[in-house]
Amino acid sequence: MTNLPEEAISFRALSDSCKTCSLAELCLPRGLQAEELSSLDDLIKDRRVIHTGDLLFKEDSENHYIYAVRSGSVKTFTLTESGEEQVLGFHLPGEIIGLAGLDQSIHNCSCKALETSSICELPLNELESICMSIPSLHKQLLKLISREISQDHKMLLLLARKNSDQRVATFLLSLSGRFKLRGLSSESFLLSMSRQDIANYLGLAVETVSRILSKFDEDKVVEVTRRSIEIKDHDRLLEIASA
Amino acid sequence: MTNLPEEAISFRALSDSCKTCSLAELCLPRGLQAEELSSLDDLIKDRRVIHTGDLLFKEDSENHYIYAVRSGSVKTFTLTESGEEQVLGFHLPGEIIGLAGLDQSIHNCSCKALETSSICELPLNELESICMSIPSLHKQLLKLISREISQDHKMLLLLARKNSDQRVATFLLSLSGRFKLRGLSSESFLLSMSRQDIANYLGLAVETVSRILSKFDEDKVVEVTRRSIEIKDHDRLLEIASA
DNA sequence: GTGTGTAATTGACATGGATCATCTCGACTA
DNA sequence: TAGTCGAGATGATCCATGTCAATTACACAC
Repeated sequence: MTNLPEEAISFRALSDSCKTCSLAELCLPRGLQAEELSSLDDLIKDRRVIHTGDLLFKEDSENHYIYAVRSGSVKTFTLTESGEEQVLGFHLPGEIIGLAGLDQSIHNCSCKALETSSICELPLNELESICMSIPSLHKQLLKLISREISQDHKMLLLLARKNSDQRVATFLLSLSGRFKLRGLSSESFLLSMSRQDIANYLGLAVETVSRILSKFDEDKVVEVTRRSIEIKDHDRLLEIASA
Repeated sequence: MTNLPEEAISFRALSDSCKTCSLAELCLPRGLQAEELSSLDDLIKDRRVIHTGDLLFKEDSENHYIYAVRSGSVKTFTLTESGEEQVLGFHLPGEIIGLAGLDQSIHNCSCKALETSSICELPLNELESICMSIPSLHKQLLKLISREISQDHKMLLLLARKNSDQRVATFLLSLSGRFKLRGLSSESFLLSMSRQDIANYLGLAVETVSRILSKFDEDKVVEVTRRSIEIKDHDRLLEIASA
């Protein structure tokens, strides 16, 4: 169930708060040694709670932190020339936001809470100095960035080549996989984002998303009740996503 | 014309080869001091010439370098589940490839020459040790990565929200701007990539790209003669791209 | 010069999604 | 219990773009 590498460090060295923080469990610490981790733990002292619709940070504002979703969920987005929102991604517990801004410049997107969420903040200047003393942390950060870019590439592929059925199926599978990683149910979960956000993210009209979810429901592939999702036929969903 | 910041270092400290290398002029050195640059220059000793259709590197292969296009041009791409190509980007002289792989893992895309091209290779392990001694280089790399991610986000926006006219106009303007940055003509240039590649990159059918270029030509916005492009009405093109 | 192959263009037609309009449902309020 | 409001679902229609087919233009070989 948990996905930690065999050389995973012991978490006893961590403070209680960090023990339960999904960031500590799933993200940065992989491959780090226990004593390195405790200095990381010292670093992550700022935690914030934000509510539905609150901005965590705003595009073009100065960037002083890296953020980790502790609980809840957020979306990142930019604005088009005409001021409409373009959703760039959704972030679930254990996922990190702001890696693109590791150079301490300005945020290249905005971030808004989809529900009440708890967020860990890592001050960039301190992170930098810790990286000096913990080379593996530095490499870990690069790996996370690398993964983020790969993720964007998958999204480019989705938008450039997939039809609407494939897009929605891929989206549901992505959520499913990420919940599974966190030890949560991969077959039954709640969507924290509106149909509007999903449609925007997938480059579709809201009506199209709605219709496709209804169709999946009729076809007994996914049971959809408002924002509750239950994947009934995982294999079929995989077929739809790639076929 | 040239776009260097005022604090730009002198290039006299550089070897001849690096002086003429667009990488040295436009990419890494910004913000570096002259003496730091000469150690960077020592690093970039490997240069390769590749010909149309040659692979520079292959997805999933091990990643030992960062690459800079010295002359010519390349495309990066991944394969879909069904084995079709998805073009992720085109890279012109002075542009860097492989930043996503700074963690020395495996390539997350393939890279192929669109014409005979000269490529500088920077060994990652050596780059890493130089970064230790030159903090500003490290920051510069992070900035380049950050820019790459922003670029991907622009592309997501294009694919999710723009119609075919806007996509093609945006594409031409992007090339134009990048040529200008390099001191080349921004209004008159040759396309090194096929219509097929453009269409694939923009998420359109080849026929659509062809028709739109013909329309731009008829409307006297851009003069198109096979692969030669001459922008006649830059402002109009800007309008089309964003309208 | 002539032939051959590939890239690009152009036309005719089909269709997947967008758009517009209306209706339903559930949450919240009073 | 009714009333209001916003999210979501559903139906009817339209159109931008994809698909298929045919033609043209150029590059290269002989």
